[in-house]
Formats: sequence, structure tokens, C-alpha cells
Amino acid sequence: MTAGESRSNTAVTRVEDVDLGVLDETLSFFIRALNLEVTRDLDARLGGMEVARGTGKVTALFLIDRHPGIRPSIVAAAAMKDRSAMARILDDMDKHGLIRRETGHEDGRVQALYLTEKGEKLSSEVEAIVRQSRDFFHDISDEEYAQVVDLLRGIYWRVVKSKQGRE
Amino acid sequence: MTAGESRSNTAVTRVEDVDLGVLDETLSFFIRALNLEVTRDLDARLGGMEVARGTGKVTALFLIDRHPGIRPSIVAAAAMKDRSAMARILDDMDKHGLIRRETGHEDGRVQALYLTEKGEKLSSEVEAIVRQSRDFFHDISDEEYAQVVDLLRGIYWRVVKSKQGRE
DNA sequence: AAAATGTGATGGACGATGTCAATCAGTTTT
DNA sequence: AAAACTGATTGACATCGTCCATCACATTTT
Repeated sequence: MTAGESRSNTAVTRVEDVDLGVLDETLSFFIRALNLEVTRDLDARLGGMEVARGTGKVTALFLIDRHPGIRPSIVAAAAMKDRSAMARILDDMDKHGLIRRETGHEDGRVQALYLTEKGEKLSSEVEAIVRQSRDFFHDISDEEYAQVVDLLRGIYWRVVKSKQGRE
Repeated sequence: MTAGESRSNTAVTRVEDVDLGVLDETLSFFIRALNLEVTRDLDARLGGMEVARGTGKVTALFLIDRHPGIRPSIVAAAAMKDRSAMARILDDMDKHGLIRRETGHEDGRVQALYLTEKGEKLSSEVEAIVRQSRDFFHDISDEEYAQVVDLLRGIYWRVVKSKQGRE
């Protein structure tokens, strides 16, 4: 047991007295913990909309909106999911009439994804809501927010690119 | 459509050409996306250990180690889960002989959690692995890492405390 | 002290998730 | 033309998060 790692408070009764130990210096812990809450927050904001529950749907909606004709595997990579998981999401969106899938002309294997009118409408509605999700972090300043976003964005792209080809 | 939001590249073929739109400035998006990868990374590191899969187990293991006699609901709150989800995790850990549950002397409703010898051994093994999880973020400096951790830690505690009482 | 209310922990049920292996259609290589 | 590869899909399975109900014990009210 090294310095600063002793079992200080034996029986804690309140959450705020908890000592997280190593986890207190572990970024992945905070990401994983906050992910739960951030997801709940977003789901609450999205209410009963057709894209509630799960990261993938919103990401897919936006990417297809921005890049009409984009391929499922690219959307999957950007959402950090594997193709099969994304296929299910797209299937769901298809059933809800949000997207349209066309088979590529040059390569018959790839699909080209497009938003339907309904999908476009939903996309802009959801965009407004996603912008509001900044409120969840109301207690940090714009500078701090931007700082964290910049750092995580960098890691995000590194990961996305590094997974290229593999899988 | 405002400035800077036009549909630039119509048909992207590579992930790195993707324009994330609003998501590119949305912290919750990066948290949710990175959560997936960070979780995969941690699961890989934990290999077949008895605490692989899921944030809860590792958190519970550490908290009980640091705070022998801690109550399930406190562990649940710190792990951002609800009591029933944590109950299942503790049940699992119990089955694996990692923890011991005693009923409180003063209040018969609350339980006091303790690590078994096996649990303590596992805890220190896992601790070493969790420390290594810093490697996932190898491309950011120690200062940047500490910066993000500080900010997210603040948000984490705000959320944990704000959920107090409610639920 | 009996009744009502509150609280901690569990358990059941349900839908959604992530993962892996298998399949299938279409493409490129040889 | 056969073999190897690639994009998308499906099935199966374990896990997850959530909601609701229940049980045991405590505290408060009357």
C-alpha cells in the first residue's frame, strides 16, 4: 500500500464521502460513468422521437443528412460500431421511413443511403435538441467545454482512423 | 442552412472525410462514442478476469476495497447505476466469491459489503490493469490528460450529488 | 401499539446492445 | 473459371439499463 492509498474512511454513509482511488485519476472511468448519465439525458431530451435510445441512430441521421449517398460501413465506423450493429439501426430507420437505401451503380455490393423527407425533417429537429445537450454541462465554461471537446475529438479521430481496414 | 453547414462532400468514401456537423462540437457525442471504444479496450485488458464486461464490477470492487462495510446503494450511486442494476452485479460478485454481504447491526435493511481474500487479490490485480488503461490515451500529454480528468471529475461529482435523495 | 409511510435490497420482465460467426451477393485477382 | 475478398445482413447469445413489484425492516403518525 503506497502513500495516499490507505483505506481512509472505513464506513462511508454518503456518496460524496467516497474515495474513488485509482479511478479518480482514470479518464476511462469518467467517460464510462458519464456516458450513462449523458445517454439518459439525451434520451430524455429526445423523448419519444423515432431516434431515441442508442448513439447510433442520431449519428446515422446526421451523417446521411450531411453526406447523401454515404455507405453504411462508413456510418458504422464513425459511430464506432461494427457493420452488423449499424445494419440493424439502418433497418430500424428504414422501417420508420427515415431513410432510403439504394444499391450502388458502380459497385453492386455497396449501398447508398439517403434521407427521406421525413428523415430530413427529423434531422433538423434532432439537431436543435442536440445543440441543447450542451446544457448538461452547464457548470463548465465555454472555454473549458471547447477544450475538452478538442481533446476528445482528437482521440476520437485517432481511434476511428486506426480502426480503418481492420474489421 | 447557416454558414458552414452546407452539405460539402456529397459522397464520401473514406471515414476521415466525414463531416460530423453539430456532433463535432458536441461533448456528449464524443463521450458516447469513446465510451464504446474505451470499454472495448478495458475489456480486452481485463481479458477473462472475473470482472470483465461492464463498468459496475470494477467500480464495486474498488469501492468495497477502499471502504469495507460500504452499502450497495452508495456503490450504485458512484457507478451511476440504479440499485437493482447494482444488486445484480453484487450478486454476480458474490457467486464468484469476491465479496461477502453482512446485514447491518443498527439498521437491518442495509447491507455491509466486504471483499473476500480472493476479492482483495483481484482488486490489486485489476488496479494495475486500470492504471495501464492510461495507454489508450497515449497520444495526449500528461497535462492534457490531467486537464480532461479534472473537468470530467467535476461534472461527475456534480451529477452524483445532484441525484442524491432522488431515486 | 397499530397503522401508515418510507427506505434499502431483490427479482421479474422487456427491449436494446454489443459481439461473433455464418451467409450471401457482388467484385477483384489469378 | 476458381479463389479470395468485400459490403451488408442475419441469427444467436450474453449483457445491459429500466421499470415495476415485492419483501424486510424502520420511522413516523395517530
